[in-house]
Amino acid sequence: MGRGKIVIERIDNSTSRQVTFSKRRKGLIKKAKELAILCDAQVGLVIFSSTGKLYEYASTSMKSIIERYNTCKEEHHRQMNPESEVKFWQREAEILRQQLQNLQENHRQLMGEQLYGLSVRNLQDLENQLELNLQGVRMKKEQILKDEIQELNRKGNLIFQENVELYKKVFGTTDMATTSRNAFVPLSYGMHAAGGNPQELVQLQLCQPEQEVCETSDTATK
Amino acid sequence: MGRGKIVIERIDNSTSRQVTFSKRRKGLIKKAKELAILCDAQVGLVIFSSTGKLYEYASTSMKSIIERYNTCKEEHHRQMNPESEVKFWQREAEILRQQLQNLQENHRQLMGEQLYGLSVRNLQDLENQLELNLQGVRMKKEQILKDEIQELNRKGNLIFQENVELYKKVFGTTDMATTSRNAFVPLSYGMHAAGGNPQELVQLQLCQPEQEVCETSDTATK
DNA sequence: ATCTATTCATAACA
DNA sequence: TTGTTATGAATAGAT
Repeated sequence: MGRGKIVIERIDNSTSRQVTFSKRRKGLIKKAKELAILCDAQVGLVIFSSTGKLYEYASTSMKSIIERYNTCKEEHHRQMNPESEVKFWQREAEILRQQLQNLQENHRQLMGEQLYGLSVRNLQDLENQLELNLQGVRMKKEQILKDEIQELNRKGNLIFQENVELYKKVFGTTDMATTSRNAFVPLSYGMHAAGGNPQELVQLQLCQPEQEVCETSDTATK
Repeated sequence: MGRGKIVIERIDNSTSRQVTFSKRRKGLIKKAKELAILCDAQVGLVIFSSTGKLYEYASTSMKSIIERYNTCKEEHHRQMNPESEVKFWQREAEILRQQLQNLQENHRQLMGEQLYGLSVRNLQDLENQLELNLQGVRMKKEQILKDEIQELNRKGNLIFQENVELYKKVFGTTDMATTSRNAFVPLSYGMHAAGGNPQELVQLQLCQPEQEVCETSDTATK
């Protein structure tokens, strides 16, 4: 990935070596960061230049990473012993216990409790999560309300049509003057075309943008 | 450097995250090796996957690298001359200033606007204002939906009653067998008592707790 | 440091 | 998991 291919061996020229070190060190640390973020991994990187200068990157804290590393290594050592199986399962239990604790803490935080000591980043993630949950609940609610209105419209129309038929039988005419004040006109969520009542057309227009307003607000909240 | 550009943030899909982890881990370790060889550097790399598995690379031995790292850090601590304290606090102030800027930017993003020159306090006030606006919009929407359903119920009931009267005139009886399949029964948001249909009672119970859920989420989001 | 021509790493797909 | 391929990234060498 340069003007020419290179073989991976020590660069003899001191200047070139320094330049390459600067460039590749930067790239390496960038990639270490990306790995930690993309894959939710804990990464520790220590680099000593040939001149002895220290460069480092740690996704959490170098101290915690080194400690975890040492713990892992000790465990690995003991795996060779005849007694190691007990230790292994003790360790396994400890990990599971830890995961359980994390999950419990997470749950409490989702419930809006135990928010002390959370970083802005953590709170931001929590807020986003809750926002998503909220969205799911709202979508479910919208669906139920829409279905309900549609059902009401359906029933209303059926009865209205029956009504018309009955009028014909009673008065032998299609004149609906007496009952038209109660004409059943589907509103915004209805599936059937709306009637000619101006007042209801206004309602129709008032209602339709609602969902957009809601979604716009949701977006702005994020 | 793939079929598409990606943003560096945690990969939600677990499978994708695992695949990416494998590939990038391999790439990262390769580059660490190359840096060590090309530039004659001492490199230590520790990676814990999100599942807790350890991967490592060390150009010499991890033990020696960690020891050298600790030595370096101790030295750094001991270098605290009376004069260097000024430098220390200057650096500290710089870090805090950076954090402050990040926080401000975060808030701007929250509102989706470029709000240069505003203090944290002002941005906080704006956020609260937005929250209130959002709440108002939501309440307004709820009200409209409820009113709409109520109005549908009212009309439905009027027409149904008219229907009953017309039946009496046509058949001279109150027997509604023919039309009862279309009986107009108010659903969850109706003001009138619900009919005896068990299915609709279930709907009533499904609908009512919703608003509570919604408000609870709202509260937690704040 | 900055600028490209190249090679390299890898995201999406199979 | 493993491999393939189209593309975006990293970077070697030059300036």
